[in-house]
Amino acid sequence: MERETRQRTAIRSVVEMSDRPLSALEVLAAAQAQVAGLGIATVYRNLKALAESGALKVVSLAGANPRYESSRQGHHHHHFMCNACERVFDIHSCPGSVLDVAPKGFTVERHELTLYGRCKDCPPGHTPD
Amino acid sequence: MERETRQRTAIRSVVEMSDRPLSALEVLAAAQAQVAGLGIATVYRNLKALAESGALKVVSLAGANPRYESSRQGHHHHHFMCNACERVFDIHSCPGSVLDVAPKGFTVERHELTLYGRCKDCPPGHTPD
DNA sequence: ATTGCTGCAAAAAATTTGCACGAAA
DNA sequence: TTTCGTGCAAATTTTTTGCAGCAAT
Repeated sequence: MERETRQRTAIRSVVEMSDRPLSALEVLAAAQAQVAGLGIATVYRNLKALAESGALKVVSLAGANPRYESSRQGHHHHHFMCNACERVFDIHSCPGSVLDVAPKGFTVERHELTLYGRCKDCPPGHTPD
Repeated sequence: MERETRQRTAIRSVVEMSDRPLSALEVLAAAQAQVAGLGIATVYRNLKALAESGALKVVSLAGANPRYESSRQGHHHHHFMCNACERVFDIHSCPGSVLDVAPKGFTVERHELTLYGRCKDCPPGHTPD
């Protein structure tokens, strides 16, 4: 990752500017506003490279595609996914050590907590299939 | 799901007999011991049908393919995935209500907690890429 | 004998990779 | 000018679906 291309700059800024973790397709859509013709492969390549460089973090979720967020969201936190609009939001609280209770003989290295429900923009109702 | 076929019986029993949630491929491998020539499509079709009938439950995990477990594992619980052998185990404890803390305006319908680390059979060491 | 179920192969969906060309440095 | 990075298309991976034949009832 040596050159500062227009597409890389766009992709990085989209993630940095967002107030919530974005999926690859969300990044593509937003970045295309700055770089017309941007391809999805370039988005994936850069998201991976930026993640490896530490510039951003991969948010893996149970039952959903990964999202990407600025690594400036430094502290430990978890996520909320809306069952209606599929958007993911940060939750800036963590129950903490209570979570690391595993059976004897098991070593816990990290944990992921995902809440599912309705975000503030989506009225309650049935969950789309 | 009206007929009791050999493949359906095998798939159901493999999941019922297991002491931990299994992936589709783990189910395929185990069920092929009983039904040679069993196809992966049949495994997926039956896992889905059995899940819809309530006979088994889908365990979705952050950063891993879904696993399937007997719905007789009735009570609320969470999971542990080994970073070395990729096997998933049940954790029969849940921090509970502490987890349902979401931002104002958000409604939590359920949550998923996944612990990652080393299971009792895998010696500590580097995580395979 | 019906027709649901299965195996196989093709289709989908998400992500990765090969390649020739364009653009940073 | 050099060669990294991009766009496009083809390849992967995981799961789903179409179809003709087989088997459960």
